[in-house]
Amino acid sequence: MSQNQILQSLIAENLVSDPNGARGRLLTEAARLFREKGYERTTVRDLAAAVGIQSGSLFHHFRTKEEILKAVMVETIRLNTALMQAALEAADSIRDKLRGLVRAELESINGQTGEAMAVLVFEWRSLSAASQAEVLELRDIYEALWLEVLEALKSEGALEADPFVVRRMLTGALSWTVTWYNPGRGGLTLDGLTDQVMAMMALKSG
Amino acid sequence: MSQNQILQSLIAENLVSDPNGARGRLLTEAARLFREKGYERTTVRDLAAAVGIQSGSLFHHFRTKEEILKAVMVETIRLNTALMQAALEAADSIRDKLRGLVRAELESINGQTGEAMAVLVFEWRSLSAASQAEVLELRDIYEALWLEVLEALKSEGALEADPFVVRRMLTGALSWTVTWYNPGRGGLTLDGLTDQVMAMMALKSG
Amino acid sequence: MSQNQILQSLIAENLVSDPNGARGRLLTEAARLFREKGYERTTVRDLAAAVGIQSGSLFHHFRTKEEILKAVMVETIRLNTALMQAALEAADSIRDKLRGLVRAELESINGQTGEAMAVLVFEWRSLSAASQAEVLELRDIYEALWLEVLEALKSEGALEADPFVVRRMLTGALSWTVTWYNPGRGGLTLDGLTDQVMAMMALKSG
Amino acid sequence: MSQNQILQSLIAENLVSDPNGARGRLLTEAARLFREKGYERTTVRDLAAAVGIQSGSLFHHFRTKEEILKAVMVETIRLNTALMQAALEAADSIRDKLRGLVRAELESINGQTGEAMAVLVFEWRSLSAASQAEVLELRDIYEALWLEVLEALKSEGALEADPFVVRRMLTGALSWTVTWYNPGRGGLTLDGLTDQVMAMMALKSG
DNA sequence: CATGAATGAGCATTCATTCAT
DNA sequence: TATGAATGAATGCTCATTCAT
Repeated sequence: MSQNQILQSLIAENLVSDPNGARGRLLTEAARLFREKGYERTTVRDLAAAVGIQSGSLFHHFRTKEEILKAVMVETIRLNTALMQAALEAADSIRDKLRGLVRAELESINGQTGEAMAVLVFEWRSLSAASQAEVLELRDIYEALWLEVLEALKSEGALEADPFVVRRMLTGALSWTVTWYNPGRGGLTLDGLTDQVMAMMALKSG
Repeated sequence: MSQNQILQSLIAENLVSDPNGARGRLLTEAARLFREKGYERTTVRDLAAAVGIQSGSLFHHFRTKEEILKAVMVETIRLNTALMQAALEAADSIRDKLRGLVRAELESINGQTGEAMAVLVFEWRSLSAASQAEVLELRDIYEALWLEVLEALKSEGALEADPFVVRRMLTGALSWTVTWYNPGRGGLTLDGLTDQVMAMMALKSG
Repeated sequence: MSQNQILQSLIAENLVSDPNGARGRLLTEAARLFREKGYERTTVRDLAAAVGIQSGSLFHHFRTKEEILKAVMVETIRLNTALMQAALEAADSIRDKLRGLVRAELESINGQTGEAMAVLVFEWRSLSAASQAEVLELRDIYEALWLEVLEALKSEGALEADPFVVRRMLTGALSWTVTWYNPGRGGLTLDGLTDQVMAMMALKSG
Repeated sequence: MSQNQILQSLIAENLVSDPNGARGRLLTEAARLFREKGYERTTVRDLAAAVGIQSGSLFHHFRTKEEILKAVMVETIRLNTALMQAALEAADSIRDKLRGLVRAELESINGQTGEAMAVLVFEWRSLSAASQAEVLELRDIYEALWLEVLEALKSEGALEADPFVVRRMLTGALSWTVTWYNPGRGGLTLDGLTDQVMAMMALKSG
């Protein structure tokens, strides 16, 4: 299944919003603004203006501003979990599965959903405790995919460090690329960056 | 020189505030609150209450709330730069120098200055452009220490990946420990965590 | 055209606010309060209370408190310029034109717009430099009406002193009436006061 | 008696402060600042800085900020009353007495005490009701000098208008010179300006 | 007398949210 | 659904005044 097919099926199941619909466009703009200015510094007027409506009208789509933040996070995790699962299915060896996960996470961070992923990291504290719990449940599914692969790798003897620790190191390292990696400029492609990560871990896919 | 001696000499040079003085105590509490609630959600009334003064009195020490954020960042970088330089001087081999830097950064992130380090990462956008420029100058000095060591390591053939990319990966990975590593609980000590990082890079100090 | 017709046409052209509308009522109350207590001592809460809304709601009509001050001044000058032009058109001789101007200015100072005129004089320094420049442009039009008449009077030989100086003396003398003249009490009507001014200048209209 | 002799005798009687003493210098600076920025916009820190002390130290000289405003006004009226009396004594004819008063008031407004005189007019509302009453008593003495002369002039037939009204017109006209008259620039001297005022009233001193 | 840190009430302004139209 | 005026609590900041040193 292509990335687009995955997106379409999630839309069909009503798990993520159609990016062309009113709700989807708002979430896209919200991710952009939350990342650019931060959740607190983004006003509902900013959000409304970004999609060409009045601020009062926002509240027909979302009950509160925080609900918008939660929706950005939830839909992003849902989409990326599905993309990761597809990446795993497409790979044969364990090393290739790890490479697939790294590649998919780098793409989620630096591609279309990059802004939403950055929001997930940097605006976490702006989410109420109740919403955090909801989002964490979804995150657990996502994280389980990583741990399975890393544990298999350790069993194979290809990984020396603790899988749990490695995953957390990778989370930090990969998230951080958003602050410096620019897919447009410079010679480094996403595949090249993936190679660097594997090399750093002495895990060249060969 | 011990860590405490380094701190004392920075205080003497007026480069960081005495943690026992009024200003220093405010910065400590500010770092804690900014990390806990975020800069925007922390009010000047919160800050004042945390050190037992009235909100108006804050403005005898700092002209604006943002100046407090800047001071938290500036003093933290100054202190950690000095600690890194000491760690480098204490190490002999290049591998040990890298280990020293990793160890020092993990300590800065998970020890006394941990809250301030987290603020440096997570509240960066709340700093005005002018203040960002000032802080970036100090960051450059700090980062240069890392790049020198990583480049030396690459010359030695002990490092395959690009030093610049590796430093950025490490920045993300080490910063992220603040979200999951707990020096008190669990069996993992800071030295153990340092070992894990070195192992992940296939760089055991031996 | 009656005074009321002039006002109506300015409202229609959107040059002054309808005194019965929300904005107009606020400006009327603002003029009263600014004159009574001064601009600085008048809080936005005072202004809001005077028209029966909450202080936050003020900022739907005006972006800043200063914008209210500017609007009071601008609308007053616009109205009085129009009234002066009408007074000039209604008079035949040059002496009668001067009498018309004096009468109109006394009326603007001691009548309906009296409070706003006093604000124009006494709160001038509270206006930002940028707003002052805007208001001064309008004032120039207004002042040109006076100078034309005074210069014509000098050409006729009916005025000995310098028109420019005379206008400034009159500005001060007439503005000052607001501090002592009370149209209700005492026998002095506005026409009587106008006579006194003309008499003082040895310019009886006969 | 020269102007300076009058000042010296007032200082000796403790009715005005020595301009070279600490209190006198503060009042001079206060008059300047109050006129420049307005009473409300002038902070006690501004006042203290202007005379090179700390803001807390001001309160050893004056109990409140308002007391400074009152002192500026009171001392100015005292001085100018004395100067007016001297001007009256020096003149022979009633016309010359009026000329003396006009000349003296123009000098008070545009000379050394100009700033304080402007404060008297433009900051009146910032004075508490209690202080206003005190200052008004002094003003009455001052105003009585004018009314005597104007009434004598009317008895002589040299003045047609009501003395009370004329005095008020003159108050406004002369006060207003502070906004436009510049003794340094332009050809108009204070004597020339006095002539203009007398001419405007058809009261040339001859 | 002078200092300067501290006070605490007050200020203009912001902003998520509501609701009559 | 959409509007936009209104709300009202909250915010960062100011400033005259106090007082221990």
